[in-house]
Amino acid sequence: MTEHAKPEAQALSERLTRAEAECARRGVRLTAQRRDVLRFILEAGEPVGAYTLLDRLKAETGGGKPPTVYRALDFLLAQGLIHRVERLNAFVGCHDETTHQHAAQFLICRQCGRVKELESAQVEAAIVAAAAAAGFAAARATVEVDGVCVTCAP
Amino acid sequence: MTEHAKPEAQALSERLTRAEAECARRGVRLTAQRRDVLRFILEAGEPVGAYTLLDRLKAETGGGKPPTVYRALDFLLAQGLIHRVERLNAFVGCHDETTHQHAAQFLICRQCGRVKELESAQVEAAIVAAAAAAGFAAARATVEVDGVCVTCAP
DNA sequence: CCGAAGCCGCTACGCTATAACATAACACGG
DNA sequence: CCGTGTTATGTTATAGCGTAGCGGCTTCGG
Repeated sequence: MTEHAKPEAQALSERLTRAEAECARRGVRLTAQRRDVLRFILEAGEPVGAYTLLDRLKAETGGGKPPTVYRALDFLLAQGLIHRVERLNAFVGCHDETTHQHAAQFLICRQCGRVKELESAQVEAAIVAAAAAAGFAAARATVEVDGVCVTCAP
Repeated sequence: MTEHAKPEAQALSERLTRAEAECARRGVRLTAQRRDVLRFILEAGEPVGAYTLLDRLKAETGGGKPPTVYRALDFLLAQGLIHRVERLNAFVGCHDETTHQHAAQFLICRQCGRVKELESAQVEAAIVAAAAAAGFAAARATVEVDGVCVTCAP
């Protein structure tokens, strides 16, 4: 195996390193446990439920109870390192680790179940504008689109 | 009390009547149970959880188990008579009973908890366009915005 | 060193949702 | 009318998701 034989693993450790750097820059602690949970999520490459993460944690470190995972998830969400997919009660890595709290936009294929993160500035602008028109100060918005992806299309 | 003394009650029964008419037009059955659940949701005027609805149903009709409520909710969702607020695991009446399946857009105030339904064509258009650009055929989109409403703003 | 703040472990519980199977009501053609 | 397929409901049990609350430990700044 060359160093290029595992592009995914490389991307993974790169992302973990970036996350660490970001946390250091912000003065918050990406502890071993939080880092583990983040790694599980990134490794999965798809939305993962909290209890699946808990199983991984138990398998790897022996310990862990529901609050363990949820606390790590809360931290990662607050740092914008992951997103929550409400429709699935599941969590995915965020593509842009450096933007503390950007809007989450997901395309969820109803056939293959794959989830793709979108980052449309137009969508975000439209939402903020519409909210403002209704006298509402938008902080965070989540967009989840149900449909069929190009791979599954007939 | 005049007939104008209860504008909410009037609006309520009007909306129920409209819902009945729509179901009749579509050839689907708004049974007593489904109608009850819809009525409870409209009466509440805010997002209601499934088990709260179940309690109401028990109080009013005596019977009811979780599946009873969830089946009614599935029906009402499929008919576009209600929306699900994913963030809250709760259900609200839809403002536009006649459009079978339009995008759901909500503004959720983090202070008072009130939920306001938005119907911005711009937002919907932006989402559909962004999805299409990613090779995704959007069917239904849900937008949930966290923020502060004009009433709670300082 | 010490106090405050943040992090972790644990027990226990509550809320949300569905699987699976049985029964009853209805719709419609024969 | 009567059978037959379909749709709606009842019922039990269980899976899955999330949090409250307490106590102990580490870390860090003073």
